[in-house]
Amino acid sequence: MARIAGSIGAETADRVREQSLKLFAAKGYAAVSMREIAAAVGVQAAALYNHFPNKQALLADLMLSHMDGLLAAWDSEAVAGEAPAEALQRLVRFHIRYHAGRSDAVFISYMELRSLEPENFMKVEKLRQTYEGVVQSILEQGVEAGVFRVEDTRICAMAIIAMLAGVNTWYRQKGRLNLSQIEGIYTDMVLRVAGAGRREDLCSAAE
Amino acid sequence: MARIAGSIGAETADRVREQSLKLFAAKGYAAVSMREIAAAVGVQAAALYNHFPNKQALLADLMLSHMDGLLAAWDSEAVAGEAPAEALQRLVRFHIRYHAGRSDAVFISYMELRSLEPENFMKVEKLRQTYEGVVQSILEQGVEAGVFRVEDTRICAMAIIAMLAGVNTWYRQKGRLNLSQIEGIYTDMVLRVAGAGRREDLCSAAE
DNA sequence: GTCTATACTCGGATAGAC
DNA sequence: GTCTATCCGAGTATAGAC
Repeated sequence: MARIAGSIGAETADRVREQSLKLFAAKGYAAVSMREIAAAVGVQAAALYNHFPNKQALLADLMLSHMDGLLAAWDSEAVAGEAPAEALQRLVRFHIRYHAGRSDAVFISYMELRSLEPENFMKVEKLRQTYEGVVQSILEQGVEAGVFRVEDTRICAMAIIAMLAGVNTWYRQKGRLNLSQIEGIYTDMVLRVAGAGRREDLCSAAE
Repeated sequence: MARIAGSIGAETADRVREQSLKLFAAKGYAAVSMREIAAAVGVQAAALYNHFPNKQALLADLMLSHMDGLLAAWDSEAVAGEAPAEALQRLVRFHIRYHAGRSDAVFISYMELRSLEPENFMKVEKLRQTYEGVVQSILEQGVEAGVFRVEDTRICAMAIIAMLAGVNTWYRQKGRLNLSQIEGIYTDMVLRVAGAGRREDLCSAAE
């Protein structure tokens, strides 16, 4: 049970990821100093450089591993050949559920793109567009199948992702609504944006 | 036509607002230095302090005057007693049109809340909630009148604002779509989220 | 791997001349 | 109102001991 000093519990690199994720999400990348991250981890600032070459690489690591994880998780969640309405619903529920325990990473990936240097930006942007493409392609399939009515699938995909990302600006675990309620509300809203859903869900009020 | 040196064209204070708005929107408040703003304006950094007591006050000024302007503009745009569906449509068109020439300010007001010190945050947050309340109250009126179907007006209001704010992340003047096209697409999407609209708009695909 | 110490740069902000 | 010069703290990052 004896441990080498400095390696108690999680590996330091992981604790650095964990703490910097929190801090970047709360204050923004540029507003967080390496000293601050180090203090949160419980080491000196210089020790961070044993694990990451610099601050920028730390941000890039966080964003890339988040996007990788998101896409990998969706890959194993997606059901090939599923009807578009179900696929969209599955995606929204997946997205909200997946990001529930990762709100900081989602927030950063959405907000800190501009803090990335060109090289890292391109890498992350490619993954981000892949995810956007997942949404867009579901919308396209729905339009082709005649079950969605979407004027512009690309814009609609971005609007949906923006809507979902916005949850982070107000969601708190002890808030008025629990996660499954939020999940339900957003599923409905997204289906509406896509012009799908049972008639009575969408139109009874207007009749 | 002779002018005192340093007062050519717009007042310096306004030029400072203008340039810092651009820079804050592009790079984030924390990532922009006073020297950078000064260089963009064409003065020395120290000169900025003739117009604003410090960097934080500059940000607060930008955000407060934006929110004030937004609310004032909506006040003179809103039509008392208008039907909820028309009011919501008017709001979306107003919002998109208003923010078209002010995308930087909208972006900052949405993204830099966390950069405000507590005192300034409260002031801005109050105005922000007022605007959120405008959307929410239109939704509530629509629900009461039976023309909207919204599960949770507060969340729906936030989702709508997030959707509209998201436009800034991709809208470019020379992009694929012009502003009136975007306006139309978003008006439709927002009406759908609110569960409103003519039946054929919402439901023909599902019939 | 982590520490202390430090190099070096850049940040916000101020003083005082013009 | 703007300038030059400067203060001082904080930033990232490195060197070298342990």
